[in-house]
Amino acid sequence: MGRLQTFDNSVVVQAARDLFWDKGYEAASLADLEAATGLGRSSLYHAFGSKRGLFDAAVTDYLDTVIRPRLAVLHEGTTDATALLYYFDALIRATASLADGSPRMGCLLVNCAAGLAAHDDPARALVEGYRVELADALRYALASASKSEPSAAGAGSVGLDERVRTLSSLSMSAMLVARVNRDEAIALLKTASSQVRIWFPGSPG
Amino acid sequence: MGRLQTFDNSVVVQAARDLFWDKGYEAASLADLEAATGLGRSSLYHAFGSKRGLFDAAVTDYLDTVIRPRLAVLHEGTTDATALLYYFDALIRATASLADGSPRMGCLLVNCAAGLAAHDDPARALVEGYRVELADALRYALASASKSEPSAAGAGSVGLDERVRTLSSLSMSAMLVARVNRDEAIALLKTASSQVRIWFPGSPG
DNA sequence: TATATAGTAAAACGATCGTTCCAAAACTAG
DNA sequence: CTAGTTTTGGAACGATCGTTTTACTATATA
Repeated sequence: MGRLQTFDNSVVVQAARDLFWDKGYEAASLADLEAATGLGRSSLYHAFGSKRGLFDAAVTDYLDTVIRPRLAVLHEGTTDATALLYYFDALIRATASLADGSPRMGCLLVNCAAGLAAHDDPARALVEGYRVELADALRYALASASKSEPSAAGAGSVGLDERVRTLSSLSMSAMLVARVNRDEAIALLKTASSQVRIWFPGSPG
Repeated sequence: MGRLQTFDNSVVVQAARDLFWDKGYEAASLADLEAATGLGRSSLYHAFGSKRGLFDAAVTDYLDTVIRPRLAVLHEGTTDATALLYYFDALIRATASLADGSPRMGCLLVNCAAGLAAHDDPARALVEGYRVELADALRYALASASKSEPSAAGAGSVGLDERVRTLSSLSMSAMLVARVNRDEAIALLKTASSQVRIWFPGSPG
């Protein structure tokens, strides 16, 4: 063994993650990454192999520390719409409380969908995986809430898959719009919330 | 007077537009633009001043030849939901009929929202303008359809603004998802269509 | 303490970026 | 046909890109 690393990997990855989140993969230069992490490129390349390697680590961290904790509440086994309402409320509060020029506006992977994923297959798979994970979590929570309110599935009303798509859509477009008009992003999330309350009128709040 | 331009400006702009549409502003290089338009960079700079100038011309063309013709059907004064259904059907057919690697997948401005618009104020204004134009057109068509079906505005149902946001959201996220999963993008648009039919059960089709 | 090993700093690399410049070619107007 | 003006081809510019190399420092092991 020789000299030991003087920095904490996860701290560096999170600094890089916020930079990618803010500027996107291509626009975040090595010089930017050096400044954001406080490391020289020697250290970055030694630890992560390439810019793409660092980006992959950043995305993994993003999923583990940002996305999945959010989606976890949808899997808590409530039999009403509480979980759904809680999910959108958390998203609203997160969006509303962010400083105006915060790097953490919107969603790292939504930004990827329009950028990298256009011509990079691994990135496309990443984004599609995220989309499926979001849809599955919403579907689970919607199905759970429907059990206690079977009337909601009656004729003339919208089906489960379409509810999933409506809420997925509102979530994703809110993340997209957040970079351009924060108030409208919040309004989109509130629309999701009130749609849930209309589908499940017996729900609290 | 001296030598005359040998190329048609609008043909060149549309070639550039498709390239920007496909790869985004930053990833489309001058070399790419030369190849796509068939012009040397002298001619491009002489005619458009800069890469950004060419991009602005491309966006203007995009709005005039792609977006506004689509939105126009929403302003045709029907008193039922026909216009809305026609709008989403056209979007579905356009998305479904595109070749697999077509450069015209998704929406040029939706891609901008996640890329350029993050830190470029003029681009942000462009994207926000597009969003407002889409929302206004949907609002007009929804209000028109509601006149012949006032029951749709009854208590316990979703309000006009929330309907606008739901349909805007499905449109935008379909354009976003189109670059990653075309079938799901179509499913999102079909969800919009069937949501319209549920809100306005008296509509044809 | 000597040695092997691993981390760090800084410079340099070739490639590519958007832009500019210059001169030759092409055409209109007189 | 000439003079004058504009377009075009192509080389060159400086800046910046991600990556690699080189040399040096620090430290765990023996």
